[in-house]
Amino acid sequence: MMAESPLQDESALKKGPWTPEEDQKLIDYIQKHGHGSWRALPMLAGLNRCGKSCRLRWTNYLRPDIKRGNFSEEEQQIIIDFHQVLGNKWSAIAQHLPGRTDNEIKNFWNTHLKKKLLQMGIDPVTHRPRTDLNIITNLPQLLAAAANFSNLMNIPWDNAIKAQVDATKLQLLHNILQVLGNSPPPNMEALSNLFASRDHQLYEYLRMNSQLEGLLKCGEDGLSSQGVNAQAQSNYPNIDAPQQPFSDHYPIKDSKPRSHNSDQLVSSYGFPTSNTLPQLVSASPECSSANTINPNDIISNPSNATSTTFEAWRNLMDDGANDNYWIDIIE
DNA sequence: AAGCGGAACAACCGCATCCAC
DNA sequence: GGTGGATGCGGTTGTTCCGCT
Repeated sequence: MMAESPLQDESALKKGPWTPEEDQKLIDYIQKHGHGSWRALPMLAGLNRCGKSCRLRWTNYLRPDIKRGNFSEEEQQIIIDFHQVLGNKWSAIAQHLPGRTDNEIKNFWNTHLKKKLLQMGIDPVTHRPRTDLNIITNLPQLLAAAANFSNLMNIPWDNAIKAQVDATKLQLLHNILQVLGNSPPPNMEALSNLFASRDHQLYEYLRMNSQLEGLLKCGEDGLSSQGVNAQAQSNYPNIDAPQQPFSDHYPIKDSKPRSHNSDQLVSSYGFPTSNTLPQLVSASPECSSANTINPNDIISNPSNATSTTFEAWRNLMDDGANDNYWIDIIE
């Protein structure tokens, strides 16, 4: 590729922060003549900068229609929603935020929104509940943490729920279920240790998910296995249940085998991976790119972008009524 | 008050893409 | 269709600011 060949000695060109004098020169020139050729502009404007530097300074800072100040909640939501569809296409996202530059949005994403999503247990790359490939090798630790969680549940439910059921714990349980359904055979010793304990609430929670049901059939450990209460199952909080399935909007390439009778995914254990849970997703951009999404579908109607895991989770976190979910499950 | 570390943001760099010739 | 210049874009770096010890 061609580098921007300088009209003058490149080493003599100034770099670094712009001075107010330089800014004024650039503003004055563009107001009088327009920017024209960026390459020729510095010499014409009397600036000892490269054209690229001038362009960036103008588009990211000096342009009169630049909007300054904090991002509003609405703007933040727009960024998140479009990022989910467009990925790191900052300029494309910026088109939906008048007055905001791609650079500003990119910086805001990297310094604020990314952390915000991570804290909520959302993978900022995939916009799905965070999973970590290390989770498989760390299963014993994960289960130990889960056991600890279930011990917490032995205190009165209403208090326990309000105090303890937060995104982290949801994520913990969610990760377990994903591991059970998608990974190679889990550490059965750790599982049996967990279930041999008196942590029946956690056990029941897990058992209500069909993945564990299948697992228990595979590795019968002598624990009593009561019939699944259908009503309780229907009350199970579908932490990945958009109003419309994500894949309905955006077909997702999937190499997993499917059952003959339906589109229901079949796990490596031969039992259905619960349709209440998303597939295990990698945090890597490479894997996320396997999702085939047509941005046009959503650009025309950004609200569609919220029919997603993120929204389901956000609603779960935000809605105080969700405590009832947990009370229902546990009771 | 000084030092330190992290957060925030402006600016740079290199590659990709567009477009005129 | 090939070539080279101009511009756009996204990742990364460097600097400044600010809060904490």
